[in-house]
Amino acid sequence: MSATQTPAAALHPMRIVVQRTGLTPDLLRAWEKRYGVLDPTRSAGGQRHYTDADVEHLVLLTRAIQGGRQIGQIARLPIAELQAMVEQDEIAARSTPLRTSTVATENGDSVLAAALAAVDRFDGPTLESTLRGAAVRLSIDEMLDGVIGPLLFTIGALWHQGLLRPANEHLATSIIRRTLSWMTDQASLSAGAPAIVIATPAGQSHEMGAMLASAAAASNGWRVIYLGCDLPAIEIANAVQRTRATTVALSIVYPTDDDRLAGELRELRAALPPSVAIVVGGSGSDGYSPALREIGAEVLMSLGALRNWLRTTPGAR
Amino acid sequence: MSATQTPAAALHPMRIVVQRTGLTPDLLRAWEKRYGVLDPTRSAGGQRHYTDADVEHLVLLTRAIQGGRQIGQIARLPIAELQAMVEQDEIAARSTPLRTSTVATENGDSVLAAALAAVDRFDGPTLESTLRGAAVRLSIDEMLDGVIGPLLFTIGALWHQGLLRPANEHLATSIIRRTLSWMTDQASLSAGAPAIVIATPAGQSHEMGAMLASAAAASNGWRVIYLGCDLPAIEIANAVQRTRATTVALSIVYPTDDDRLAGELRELRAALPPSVAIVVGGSGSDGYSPALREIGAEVLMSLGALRNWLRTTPGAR
DNA sequence: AATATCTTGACATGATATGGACGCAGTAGC
DNA sequence: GCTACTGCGTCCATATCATGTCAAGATATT
Repeated sequence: MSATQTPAAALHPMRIVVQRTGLTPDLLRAWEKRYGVLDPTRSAGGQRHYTDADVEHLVLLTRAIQGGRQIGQIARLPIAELQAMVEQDEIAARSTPLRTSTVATENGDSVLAAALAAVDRFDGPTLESTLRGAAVRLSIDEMLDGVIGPLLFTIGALWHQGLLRPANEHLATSIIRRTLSWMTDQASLSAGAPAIVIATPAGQSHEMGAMLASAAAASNGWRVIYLGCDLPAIEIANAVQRTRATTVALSIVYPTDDDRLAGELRELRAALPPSVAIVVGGSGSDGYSPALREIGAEVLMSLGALRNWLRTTPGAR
Repeated sequence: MSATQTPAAALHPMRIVVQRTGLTPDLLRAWEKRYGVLDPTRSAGGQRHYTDADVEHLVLLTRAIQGGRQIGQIARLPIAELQAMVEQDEIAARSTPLRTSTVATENGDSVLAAALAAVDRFDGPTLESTLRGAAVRLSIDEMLDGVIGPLLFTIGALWHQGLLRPANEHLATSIIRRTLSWMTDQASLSAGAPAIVIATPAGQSHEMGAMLASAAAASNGWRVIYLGCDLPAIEIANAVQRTRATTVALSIVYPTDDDRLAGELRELRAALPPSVAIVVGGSGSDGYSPALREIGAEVLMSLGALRNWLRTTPGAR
């Protein structure tokens, strides 16, 4: 958007990009070589240096692919078009449940279509039973990636375009929230499970990302302490101390330019033992890169990236 | 959908077309080969790439076929003609709700027997496919009067007599619910369709009657906003306002002597514009005659009565 | 020295393509 | 009423494609 004032925009080596996007190094290189995706600057020795914009671009590409596109077809699209296309796709793909024939394909798509239809109809009970039924049949990961995530995306997109009334959106949100917290509860935890505190920092009131993260963390064997949204740093630190959590996960979506947030982040870092890791995700995290770097937070731009992190981090402090 | 024709040229691979049209890859190829339907560009390797327009074209074709056309006859029609034809067909189809074509070989009775057997065997998939298959062959009205209604009645009776386990009843109910909501969806609606809000008032948790009513209303060309069961008057009024519905339909079954219900009814009446009609059905409505009279509700004690009312009431306020 | 990353080439897998056969429903002819 | 024909959706076997992943050896970074 605006020209970044930092003359030397932060450059990231491969490992950071991998961590944030959840893609593999091999894949990144294959895309670059075969389809010309990105052309990162190189160090003197030939190692790739990516920008934040590159990371965003990659996240966008993965969303497009998730929607059924082929990398070969979208690799060279300009960002703006890609962005528009992804949004279009996420609406079009779902708002076409007119089809008849399919009887009962038990994959996530049918659930998704049924759920969206229920949202559209204002049909809370059906939405809830649809989601719960699916949650029993599908794994948590399938559920998050194939149903809840796309559902939230689509609802958000429809709402943005005025194709969905606020009331529909509220109905859906409250039911999805209940379902997610139920799913999180379902994941039983082993005795020595590491604990993670999940919340949304003060000023941030979108809690869906945090709830998705909670379910993902629970399904990966973590003990989740979910604090909800709009939490002051002090409260978060407090919860960490009481629960002896080894990690704090924050979701940042909107607003993307809250001056207080950087302060909150620093305060949180100061109040926590150094051994406690901070991971941050959400589409709004870009806006706070300096502060995030300063406090040593891991930035994870997708659920897949979060899962990787959760799996590769024992969490023992 | 929207006519936003983004110049973005990204093309769709087969799988997206399949997803959005509900056709099979084989069918798509067969149409192309036999009738020259579409001539998608190919990738270097020979794979088909479809445009957005192609997808729309296919959707049109499927609608035409749904309306009884043969693919061989319509394959080469220009889009404009196809569009006009489909609209004509769909109008004609809607104005002829009376069954003519379908042979009565498949009467409701055999379906009913098969469905009951499936319930007894605890065979959910069979029950579902039986009902869906029947729903395709039979008119909605035949389906409601000849299959779903009797099925519910019989299940209720068996359950009352202890001849059916609660689990069977639950299984059947959930599948019937799905089928009904699916049937309601199937009924496509014209632009100026009057809207009807259907729900069960607070305290009433039996929603089957309301779902039956929904399907009936949808098949009679109404736009149905189905709110589910146990809804406070405020919520119902709210939905009416948001959706600009002209009518509210309530189903009252059990309990038959809830003191709060009369209050709810009065509250609903007060919260609605006088132009919004209230119709009430269900075996439990007897118990609340005074309140119903007071609020000027139409009491309709059968699906047939509801249908008549829906047909004779233009719903224009 | 220990990792991390690079390049190249190969490999595995699921999605598609193709031509042809099959089967069912409706229709025409006997 | 029976049979053959026609239209059309579906299925199969096999080949090719698109793309993610892996292996090996070389170089860079810390």
